[in-house]
Amino acid sequence: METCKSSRREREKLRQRQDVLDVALQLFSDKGYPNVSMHEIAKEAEFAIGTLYKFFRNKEDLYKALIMQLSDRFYGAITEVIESDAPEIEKLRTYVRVKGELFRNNLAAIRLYFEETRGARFRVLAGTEREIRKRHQSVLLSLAAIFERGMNRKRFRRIVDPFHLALALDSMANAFLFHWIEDPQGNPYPENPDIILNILFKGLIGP
Amino acid sequence: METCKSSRREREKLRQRQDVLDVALQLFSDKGYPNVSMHEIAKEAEFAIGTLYKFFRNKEDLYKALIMQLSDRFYGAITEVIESDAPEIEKLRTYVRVKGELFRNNLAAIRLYFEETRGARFRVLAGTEREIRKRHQSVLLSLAAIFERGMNRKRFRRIVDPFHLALALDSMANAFLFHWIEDPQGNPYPENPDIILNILFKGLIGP
Amino acid sequence: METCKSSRREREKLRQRQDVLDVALQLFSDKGYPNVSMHEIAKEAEFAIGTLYKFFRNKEDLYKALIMQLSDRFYGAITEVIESDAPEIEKLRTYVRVKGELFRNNLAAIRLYFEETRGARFRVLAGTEREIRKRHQSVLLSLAAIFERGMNRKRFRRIVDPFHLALALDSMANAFLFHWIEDPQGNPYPENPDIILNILFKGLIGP
Amino acid sequence: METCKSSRREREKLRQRQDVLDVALQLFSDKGYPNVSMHEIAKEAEFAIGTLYKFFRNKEDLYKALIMQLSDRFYGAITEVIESDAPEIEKLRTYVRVKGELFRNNLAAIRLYFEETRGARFRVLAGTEREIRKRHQSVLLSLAAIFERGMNRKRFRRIVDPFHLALALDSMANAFLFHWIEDPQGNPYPENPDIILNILFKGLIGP
DNA sequence: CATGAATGAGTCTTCATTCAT
DNA sequence: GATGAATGAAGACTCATTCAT
Repeated sequence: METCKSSRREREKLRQRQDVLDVALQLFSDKGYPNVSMHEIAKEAEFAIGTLYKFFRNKEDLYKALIMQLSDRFYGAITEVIESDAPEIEKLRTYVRVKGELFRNNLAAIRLYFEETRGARFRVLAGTEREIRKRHQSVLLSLAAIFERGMNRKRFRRIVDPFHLALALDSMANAFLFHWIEDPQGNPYPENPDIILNILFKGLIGP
Repeated sequence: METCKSSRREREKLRQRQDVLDVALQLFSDKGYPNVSMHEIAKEAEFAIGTLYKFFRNKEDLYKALIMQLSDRFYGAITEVIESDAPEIEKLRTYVRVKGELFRNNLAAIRLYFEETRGARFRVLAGTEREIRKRHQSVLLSLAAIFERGMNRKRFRRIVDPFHLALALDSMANAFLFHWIEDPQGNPYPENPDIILNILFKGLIGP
Repeated sequence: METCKSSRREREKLRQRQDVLDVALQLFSDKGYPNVSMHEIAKEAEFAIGTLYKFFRNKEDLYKALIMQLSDRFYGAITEVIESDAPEIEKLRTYVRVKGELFRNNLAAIRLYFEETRGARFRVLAGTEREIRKRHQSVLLSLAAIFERGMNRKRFRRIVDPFHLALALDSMANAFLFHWIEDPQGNPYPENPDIILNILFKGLIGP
Repeated sequence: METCKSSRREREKLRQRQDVLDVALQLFSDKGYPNVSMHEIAKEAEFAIGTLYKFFRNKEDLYKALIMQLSDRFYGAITEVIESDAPEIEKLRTYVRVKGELFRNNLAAIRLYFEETRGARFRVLAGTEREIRKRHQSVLLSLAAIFERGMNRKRFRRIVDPFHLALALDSMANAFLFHWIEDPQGNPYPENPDIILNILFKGLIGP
């Protein structure tokens, strides 16, 4: 009974913490980290300001927790794809498709996440930033390994450095997705991952 | 004489304004927009705080002016390349090379610029943002036109939508350059633009 | 049986209340009243925060109770000495000795007590302060009476107003003790009460 | 002219700073350091809150500056007396009289000062506290030297350790003055310094 | 009856902006 | 026209206290 009670409490607390994170995600994504006050988050999440500080030591902490949670989610989904034992081409196709789905289903999160990843959020993310870069690097290396294996198995022509291919694939996927966000009609990416892969797979010049 | 005097005044004033912008660029890039105070800019630029407000209506205004000036510089250089009448392949190669040079020679500006362009500095840039996106879109369209013409002239195989190729080229250039910033040894891009073009030009699969 | 049970409860409750006071004394003395939170006291005393508010209406109340308890203890010990029927000189000597022992054995309490008595802890002690001053005054009057009686019995020369002597003795004892706290080597007071009495008893000038 | 202007500015600023210190002294003395907000000081001194932070880096800084200023004033006046070349007895008499005048003319300051000196103001005064104790110790040593010299010159009987006499004199003066503050009628000290000296000078027992 | 999660008033502090000199 | 002292709104965070469980 004790356990049950404490467990319910625990679950309840986690749920509330998540509520705060959800609200914070939306606000940070809409208005930017410095333009959102703790009071605003508290009000929107329907908690007293003091309660926020039960969940997170300070504003920065809340932000870091949010970013790391998003990173966990994205990195987890991507890693799952990459580590499957599908054939190389299939893996790449799935990678692009899953990435597209992540974008479509987590728009606010994506905006915030890339603001953090690309545009240096200064002083806010010491520590977290390193971890995120490490994960991104690890994804790139995994992609490079896929290309490498594909080359070894004569599935791909060994034309370019595999790591460069990884970098190219990743950046193209991002760019197509950002473009799709701005102009969903003009860019059918998330529906059709092959658009991106075609660019990589078929050479432009001859034969 | 009046004109001459006022003109000298005018020039003087513009020079001072530019001094402020230069200082602001460095500070914003180093510490991030919200972490730089108007006092800090004034002190670093050796102006009285009040004088800053003669040049710019407020902090946001100064920021927008800075971003637009950077955009002018980059957009100008890129446009020049694109609108030359060199052969298509040469144009693309020059585009990639010039972009690389812009990165190498304007690191602070680039960091700030991309923080703004990608990681949306929210609410800060209403208005300016639209103009910048328009310019970016225009560059993409020009690139697409180059691909299109190249296809018409049978220089390129008509495999992918030209606009998608433009998007791909642009994003790959950015990604390689960012990667080069983080790890200058591991990525020879700005020295050798062909790395990027190769990915696009030679197909991976196929004879 | 009811009485017995309720009495046990009562005793238990008093013991717990005392536990809280003991913890509070240590914390207040170590860190100062405003730097100790009710949560800290509760945690240290191993009670729920709500339970504290069963014992004391609020933080100020707890503080007042603590100060009054210390006052009771000190005042009680001092009064006992003063009201004994020893000879005057012996009484004064015992007074000084007992005061020294109180200091030595209740350092934390003494620090807190004097912070309150001398350096007025403003607004915190309305009401309590009056009572404490009354007690202090009463001790001074008793000491004065001892001097007075000593004079009547020709044990002391009637040179100075007895109340002034009381004031002098009390303040000297305090000063020597505070000095001893700061520099236990340089001041042998608590070991040797006569140091203080000598100053009072033997004149510097003459006969 | 430049110099004149800047000097006037300088003087003006110092006067304003002093205004703030005066207001702060009164408020801190009346209500205690933690019970006075920066807003309250600002309002009372008729400055905007931001202006306070031009004069003092933070609340603690303002407090330290205040305490040190008081210390300077008191310590200066006392030192002047002690270092004069009057006869020993005269010096001691002047010391007691000047101390009395300081109390009478600086009641608020005295309350605050002793709150700081005696009742440990925790964490607020790191650094400043050491300096103040040093000064107090130096005064005691000077007084002890006066007693010592008086003994050498056979003005005083060598009955007690001179430093102990210094401690005694200082503490008695404080005690009489505090008593006078509480009950100005019952204690004529500041009018008649000899009351205190008599206790020290004429032995109670003897001749 | 004990508990401790939740509350929110109140604190210190920063900094964009103004305006008298 | 330049200056920089003065302003005060707004934000992060603490902690005494309450009350539903």
